[in-house]
Amino acid sequence: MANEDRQETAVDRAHRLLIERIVTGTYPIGTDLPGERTLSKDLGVARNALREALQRLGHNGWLEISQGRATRVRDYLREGNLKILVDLLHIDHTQTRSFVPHLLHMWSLLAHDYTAQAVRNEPERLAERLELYASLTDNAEAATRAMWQLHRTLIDYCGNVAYGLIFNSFADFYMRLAQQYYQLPENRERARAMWGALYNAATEKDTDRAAELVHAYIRSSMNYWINLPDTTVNTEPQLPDSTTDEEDPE
Amino acid sequence: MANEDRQETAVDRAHRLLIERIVTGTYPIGTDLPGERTLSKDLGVARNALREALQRLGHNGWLEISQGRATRVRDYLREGNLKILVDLLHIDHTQTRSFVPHLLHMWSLLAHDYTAQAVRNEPERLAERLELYASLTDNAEAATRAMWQLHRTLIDYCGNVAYGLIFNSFADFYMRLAQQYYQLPENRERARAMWGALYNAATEKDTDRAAELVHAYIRSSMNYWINLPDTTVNTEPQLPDSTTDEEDPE
DNA sequence: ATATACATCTGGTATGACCAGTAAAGTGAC
DNA sequence: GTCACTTTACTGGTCATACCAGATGTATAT
Repeated sequence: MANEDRQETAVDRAHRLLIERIVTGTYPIGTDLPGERTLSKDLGVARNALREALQRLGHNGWLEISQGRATRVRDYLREGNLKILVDLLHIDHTQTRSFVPHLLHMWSLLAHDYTAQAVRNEPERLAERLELYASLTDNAEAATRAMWQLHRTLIDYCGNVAYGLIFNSFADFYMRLAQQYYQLPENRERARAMWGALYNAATEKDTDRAAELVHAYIRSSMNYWINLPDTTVNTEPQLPDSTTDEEDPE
Repeated sequence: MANEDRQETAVDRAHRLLIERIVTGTYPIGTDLPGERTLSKDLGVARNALREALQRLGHNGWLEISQGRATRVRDYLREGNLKILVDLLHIDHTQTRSFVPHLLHMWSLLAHDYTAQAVRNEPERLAERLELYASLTDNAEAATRAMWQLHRTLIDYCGNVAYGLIFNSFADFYMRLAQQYYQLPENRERARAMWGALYNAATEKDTDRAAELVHAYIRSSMNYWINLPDTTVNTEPQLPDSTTDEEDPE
């Protein structure tokens, strides 16, 4: 969500290091962190900056902070919120990959719903938008952005803000995955096929078929990740994060 | 579920005030916040404490913070993540209530899925658990906690951590709503009926029926909130026609 | 008119002193 | 000994201040 291009700030550094140390077991779940004065020296930042990082972590369920007691590492995967997962994905740890099928599974459910509602609410505007997708440049980046824009549009038209907020949480993660996924021409071809079919469904106002199309597409993409050999996911830089629309692909 | 009892700290205060001022229009979306030195005096906290609050807000998509430039209020409902919504609900603003149907709708979808998976994975343990629900005390708090525990269990057995993290995000919010919802004996009665039916479905390993039961229960509870007298229960989402980003020159 | 340098905004970092809870160590009375 | 109280030494919470660093507008020199 934030711009990753900037130089890493001291706060970011402390934030990253703390998560890494928690995940890798230096500070296991349930144990106490060192005191802030010690920890700040250890991480090479001022106590001030450390505290700003601690506040971010504490606010999102990584840590249990209270005056007088030592700061404790929480059972984040059980007690934390969704931001935990996003923070984890940013670190790009090994277990990241194991989340992918789960996330795609959940996404397929949500997408089914917001697609149906979007087609019900705004079939014409949606079709109008999809018309542009026929003339897209055939490369990974264009496909990635286009698919992102499509879901962004569907969510806008569906009217349930919660979907957008969840979707945004995974923005960076999606960009990473999709960038890799659409390297394969066959995957781009399947995307185009889906767009075409979705266009037809939208023009015919067939909400159920549209929803099923998007749902099936996401589900089928799961296979790519499940069958992937154990190489690390491409962590190369993503597109600039702007979530703004009006990115009409030329 | 969280500790709200503690005295409000300076950082919490700044955090709360900033959100309030943002949602009430003192600092509208797209505008710049006052400088940290000014703002800290204004909020009655040290710049240091203010920055800790700003970091929490920035990290979750409320603000766009970067060195050299003024801190800007982001279009949080469009660009923020799920934590935004949770922060909003904590303030308990008017629009909070309008989110309820949307959230329940989404919840019903997810619950349908994790219930099915839970019954598929652990029908016996689930049934065993549900057996205890027959002898529950008949009051709001017991029902609230029991229903929470049920979903917690279902999510544990389903094996998709993402569900748990999303669920946790809304823990406090759920507690507030459920506590009110289960004040009505008829609502508690419906809960018990659901538990009984779910127990039967679990013992018979009927995943589809179990999933449908939980789904239907949540969906029906939406009516309570929609028909509630009070103000803004306007469930119909009004999208602000976001063809262009807001650009309000004054 | 253009380009450079500067002044001055903004946030980012570091330091040290002090306040405020918590809990364990110490100390007294019984 | 055991219990209760006090002290002490932690922990995080707050504040003030000086300074660093990036961004930007504005003078100034060419």
